[in-house]
Amino acid sequence: MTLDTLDRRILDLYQRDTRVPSERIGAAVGLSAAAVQRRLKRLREAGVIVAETAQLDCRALGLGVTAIVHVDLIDESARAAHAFRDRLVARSEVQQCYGVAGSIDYVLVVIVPDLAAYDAFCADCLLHDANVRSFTTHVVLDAAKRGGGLAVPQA
Amino acid sequence: MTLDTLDRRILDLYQRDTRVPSERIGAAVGLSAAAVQRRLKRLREAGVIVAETAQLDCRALGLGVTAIVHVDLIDESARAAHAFRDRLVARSEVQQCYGVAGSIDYVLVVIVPDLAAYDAFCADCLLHDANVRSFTTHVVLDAAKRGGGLAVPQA
DNA sequence: AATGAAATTTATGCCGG
DNA sequence: CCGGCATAAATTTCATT
Repeated sequence: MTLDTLDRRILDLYQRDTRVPSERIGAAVGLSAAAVQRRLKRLREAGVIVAETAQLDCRALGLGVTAIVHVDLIDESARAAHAFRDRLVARSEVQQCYGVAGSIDYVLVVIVPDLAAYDAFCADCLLHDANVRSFTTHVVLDAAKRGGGLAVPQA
Repeated sequence: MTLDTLDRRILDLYQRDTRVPSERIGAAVGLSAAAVQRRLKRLREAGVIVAETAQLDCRALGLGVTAIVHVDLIDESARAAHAFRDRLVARSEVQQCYGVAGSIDYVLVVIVPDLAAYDAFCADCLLHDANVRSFTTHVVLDAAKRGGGLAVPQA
């Protein structure tokens, strides 16, 4: 799918706040509300818009601990790595999961109520896994930016 | 602010897809559509719902490179760390920024069109900064989960 | 504090250009 | 592919319990 400049400008506005009316977006980009909606629909169907979600305040929900976890695997073959990944992605505590190049194999963002829950998560998913060589935990002290929008290239 | 079981169940549904009608949420939790909306409004005003955003497909936008960057600072004092953090958070390439405990000081998720843009970002924000002792880049090969919802505790 | 209905706003579908 | 209008749906407000 090809995105024109209008699509990009719409996305740039829309991604930050999905509640802004199409009419306002249209006014900003020089299009009618109907045209904006047509494009948003197309962008959803094409998978450019992956999801429309709400970002919640972890603290208010009693999710007091965020940890960034580095995992080093023993067997890094595709089969073994995918098995590991699929198990982690299925866990609700794992908010993000990235397979990376370099000295480590996976980076996770884990969000849990407290350290006891984090401990339980590690026991379940990491300590218990024969393919995990080692892992390192970095407890987040200051979540300065949790899910900023993307820098939509206007080119 | 205090969240009851109904609030938590509403949030659990709503955070994954903000486009599901309040009537359907109400049917799921045993409330009228109006009651669901009143609660959502309260949750927004209280800051429990931080933002309502769209998740976009990086590839489709031409954002082909995601990197996880570890930064080690020289001066970790609050003043110096905040200065560093504030500068980074203001950059649109920095999608996430966490101050962490442990052997490193900050973890960033940086999303850019290509490696040239990543190089430019590093030059601007990291190499150029006298307070950055060192940094390590982990290029993401497989973004298995980019922004999963939270595991809303139903307690 | 929730419900139901009315009023407003927002989104969707269709048609002519 | 756009704009405008008609229709439908969703959200907000208000009165009531």
